[in-house]
Amino acid sequence: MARKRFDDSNCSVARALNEVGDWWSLLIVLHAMYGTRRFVDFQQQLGIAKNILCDRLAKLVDNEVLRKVDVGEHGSRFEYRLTEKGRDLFPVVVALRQWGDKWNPAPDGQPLDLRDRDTGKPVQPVTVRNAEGQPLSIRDVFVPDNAESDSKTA
Amino acid sequence: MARKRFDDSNCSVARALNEVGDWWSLLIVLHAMYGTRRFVDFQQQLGIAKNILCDRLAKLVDNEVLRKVDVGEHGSRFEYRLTEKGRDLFPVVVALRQWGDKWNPAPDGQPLDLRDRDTGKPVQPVTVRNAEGQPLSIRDVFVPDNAESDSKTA
DNA sequence: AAATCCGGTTTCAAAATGCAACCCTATTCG
DNA sequence: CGAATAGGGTTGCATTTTGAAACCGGATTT
Repeated sequence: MARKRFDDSNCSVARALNEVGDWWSLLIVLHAMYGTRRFVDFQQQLGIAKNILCDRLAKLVDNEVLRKVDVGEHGSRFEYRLTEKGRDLFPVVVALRQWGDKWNPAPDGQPLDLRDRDTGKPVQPVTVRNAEGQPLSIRDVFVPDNAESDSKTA
Repeated sequence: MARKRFDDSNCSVARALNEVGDWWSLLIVLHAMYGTRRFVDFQQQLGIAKNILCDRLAKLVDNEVLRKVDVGEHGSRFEYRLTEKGRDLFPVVVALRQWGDKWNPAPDGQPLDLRDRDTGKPVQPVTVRNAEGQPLSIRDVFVPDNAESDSKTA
């Protein structure tokens, strides 16, 4: 038996990982965010096997992270585009990327340089913030008792 | 051949996924954030096979996300504690959790209720922000040309 | 002294993965 | 027009991973 599933788990992290938690899905979403839309382009940029890419794209479409759009004027040419649900993974991807840049900097040392289109200035590190907008570390937060049952379950 | 690796990739998301991108690692980190420290507790809470748990804990320790602390007054009792690197995954985990809550709400509908220890108020949704602190969507940002080579590579 | 807990390791069947080869439908090239 | 090529897959097969359960050895409990 391989690969456990968490579809029915009452932990939302587990359910989220079920959709984008394997080795490829989040990288596909990342590349989609950078503009990739075509099967061949994903395949070449990621160096992923075609059957696996097929499978992942289908699952992402099933989970409504991507939408498969027929752009063939005559029939068989497709694009995979992010849905709103997919675009909503933006903070997750950026947070993960910043974490990777901070703790495992690239050999050639190019951290993520993501900038505000309006001001041209780099974005801030993604953080958890309280109602007033102040950054919080894990030590600054707690889970109320009545939600505890949820928090501890896989 | 199974499971591709990205240790040497110059994409920081790929490198990050290499450390916490499998089905279990991020869930282990999540539970560690909620206070779990012992082998048996992880095992029971996650319902993970012992050999896999062993392997994942060892890898997380190797990657310095966790620290294995000998708490046996007489020898063989251990705790796995988050390092700073591990705690730094906090925004990633919270962002993922909020995404899961938003797009795949639990059947019994209990979203993450994480609160500021000082004020008792719920934390904000995690977002990417510009230098002024305004939330940005993916359409509001761009990657400067000289960083493009990095952004497109798996 | 026996039972139990903790933290593992070993064994083995059932998936998941990667590669290469093949397929069918356009479209492009000569 | 016919042949070659590109896009988007599917199929087979060998290699890995995974999960369940059995086993293990040192502490601790009873």
